[in-house]
Amino acid sequence: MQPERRPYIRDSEENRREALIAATQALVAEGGPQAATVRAIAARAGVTPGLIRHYFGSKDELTRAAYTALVDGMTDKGADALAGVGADPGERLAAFIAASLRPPVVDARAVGLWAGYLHQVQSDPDLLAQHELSYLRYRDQLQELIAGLDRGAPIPDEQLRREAIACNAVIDGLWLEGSILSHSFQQGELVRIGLASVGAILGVTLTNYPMFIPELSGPSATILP
Amino acid sequence: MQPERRPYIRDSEENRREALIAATQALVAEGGPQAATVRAIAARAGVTPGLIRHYFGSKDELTRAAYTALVDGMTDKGADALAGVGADPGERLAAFIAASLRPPVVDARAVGLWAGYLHQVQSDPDLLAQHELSYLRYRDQLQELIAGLDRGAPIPDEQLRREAIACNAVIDGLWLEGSILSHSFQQGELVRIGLASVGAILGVTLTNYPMFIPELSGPSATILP
DNA sequence: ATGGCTGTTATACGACTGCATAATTGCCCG
DNA sequence: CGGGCAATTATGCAGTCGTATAACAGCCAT
Repeated sequence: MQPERRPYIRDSEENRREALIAATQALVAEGGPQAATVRAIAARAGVTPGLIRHYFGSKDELTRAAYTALVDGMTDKGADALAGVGADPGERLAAFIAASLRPPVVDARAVGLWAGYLHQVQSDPDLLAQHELSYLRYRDQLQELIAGLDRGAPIPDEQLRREAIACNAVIDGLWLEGSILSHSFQQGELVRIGLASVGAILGVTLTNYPMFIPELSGPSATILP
Repeated sequence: MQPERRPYIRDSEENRREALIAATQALVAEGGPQAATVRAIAARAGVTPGLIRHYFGSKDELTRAAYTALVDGMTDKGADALAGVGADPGERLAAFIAASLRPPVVDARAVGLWAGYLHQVQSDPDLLAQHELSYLRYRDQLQELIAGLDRGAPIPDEQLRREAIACNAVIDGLWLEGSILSHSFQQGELVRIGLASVGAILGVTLTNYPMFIPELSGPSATILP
């Protein structure tokens, strides 16, 4: 009675790559880079370790692909938040901020994933360039929304840049601690503080869009697999 | 010609523990948790791996000690920033913020160290409690400084809490991106933006304390070993 | 000076890591 | 319905991980 060879079904290259990337992200998010071993990744993706080499050549390349997928996904979600809202500049800015300050963006696993990649980002010039691109893209979206506001006098570009940096920082900071210490903040508190702070920095009122206070609905989805 | 046994000198328990903790932090900061192996730690501390077990029982315990030392050190530096300044509330707040937004606090290795520990913090309730304590201590310092400002009408406690959360978030966010993408910001830009933003959130002026704009001095020290 | 305590080093072990290569088998095409 | 290619699995290997234990040696007490 020899141990039987594991049965399997063939799948498309796209599916396999996606499954491996998703498994990698999930493991890094939960246990850090050291938890994302080739064996653990393969097990979660439902395959054997050899496939990683087959589709990505090396674990390192899979890691890079997973990071690329991460930053691309984060960019998309910003645009998604603007899809359903109207044309009022203040409302659009408020929607953008609110989307960044509640689940699934605010999520302990998302921060874990981000932190897990930090060292690789710092040591790999290629990944660092991707990070910078992603950061600037997000900030530029923010700056464009800010520029669209009606604030009487026209705003110089240099001031717009500083405002975007500041607003981005508020959102980042709230996202960070809100994700790690989620129990320390009440429902909707992050969104309310974020809208009030950005409004104060820009000299406008953003808190009169009550539709952005999160409703007490059921558990939300996560952006992570 | 047998390989000779390595010569050594005895040292105090305190020195050895400090050296091992410093080596651990340096390695985590530079290469993440996976770089902090017992052999690498011992090599950097100038001893052999056995000493880790001798002084800390296990690598895990050393890791915890290193994290404790980190958060304790970060708490202290906040108070240090307030040591040299006068009694003017606005000046004290500005000094506190400025100290958090320039080296040695703003430093790629510091962020790396912080991120390297994130997963252990999330999975270890003991470390999570330490993180929360440290975060709240910093935020309470901030809130106290804010409460000390002279802003006409008295401020309700609940509003003070929200203001402290928001100001803390700005500082965190600027610290984060300023450390990772230091080349994207000009000298003193972070401090200037931080002071302006916090001032806007609180409705006061903090940018008229020019002594907090970093002078163009030589390379600064780091908080890391 | 010299025993002896203990701080320190040396060595060994099992588990796990990423990777390379060989062996299989599911499935498309004829 | 069966040949054959490629997707997938299985196996093996050298290196490194953390830890346990034994051997050594620096330094204090006498």
